[in-house]
Amino acid sequence: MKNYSRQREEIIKVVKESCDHKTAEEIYMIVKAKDPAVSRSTVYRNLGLLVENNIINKISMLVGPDRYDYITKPHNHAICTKCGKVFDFDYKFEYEKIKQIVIEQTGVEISDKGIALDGICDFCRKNN
Amino acid sequence: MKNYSRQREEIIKVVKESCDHKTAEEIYMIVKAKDPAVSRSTVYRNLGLLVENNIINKISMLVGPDRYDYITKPHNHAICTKCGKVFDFDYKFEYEKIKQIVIEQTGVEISDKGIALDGICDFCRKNN
DNA sequence: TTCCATGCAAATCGTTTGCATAAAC
DNA sequence: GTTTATGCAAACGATTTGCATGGAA
Repeated sequence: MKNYSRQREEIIKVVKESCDHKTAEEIYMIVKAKDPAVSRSTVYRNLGLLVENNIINKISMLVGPDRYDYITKPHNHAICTKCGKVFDFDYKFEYEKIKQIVIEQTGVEISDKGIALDGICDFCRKNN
Repeated sequence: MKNYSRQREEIIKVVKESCDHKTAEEIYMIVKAKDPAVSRSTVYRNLGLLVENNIINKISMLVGPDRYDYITKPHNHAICTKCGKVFDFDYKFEYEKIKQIVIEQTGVEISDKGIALDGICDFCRKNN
């Protein structure tokens, strides 16, 4: 991420200000509303860059497109596998202990981006 | 899943017997080796059905295609975001407590399929 | 003999890439 | 002036779908 660009600035702003967890397409539509000339590839390219630079997180979904999340502090996600909504929750996992156990058992050094759990949200449980 | 089919039987067998966590394409290739007439769509259709019926798990990846996992008992995954390998690990999360907290905070009723963590595996840490 | 599952090919979805132009430094 | 980012359109990988046929109950 060497050079500044107006488009990137706006993309960051959209992710930062959205309390839900938007898809690339949603972010594209919002940015496009302000600046009709932006292209989808600019959005995808910048989201990729921002993930690489640990400015935003990418959340991979069991169903549907990936979603993005501005990084403030590590937090956890509860993901509805019906509608795809992502909810934040607070819980103090025994992080250091888990990290230790995982690397011993698997060799994988886990990142501290929080933990994601899948389930069904309130709305989808009721309306289905 | 109403009617039996030879193809589905074989697909289940492949997922069941693979200790790693295969992609749909890998499963397709293995099944195809035994039965050259199977089509890719049959593999995808059956994997979908098997997930719906809680016979196998689908694992969504930060990068690359989804992977599948035969359900024996709940267990956790450590996923390498470089190479895409999925490793199993054992750790007794305080499951009931977490479930309670998540539903209170988010309304999401989480499934008991275990927890997935992202990180970088031993091999990728060394060779990169 | 009525469904359900299959194989095939085409369609779709989400994302990435090549290339010429435009903006940053 | 030299890079780096953009916009566009085409390519791409992974997955889904429509439809005619074959197999299961």
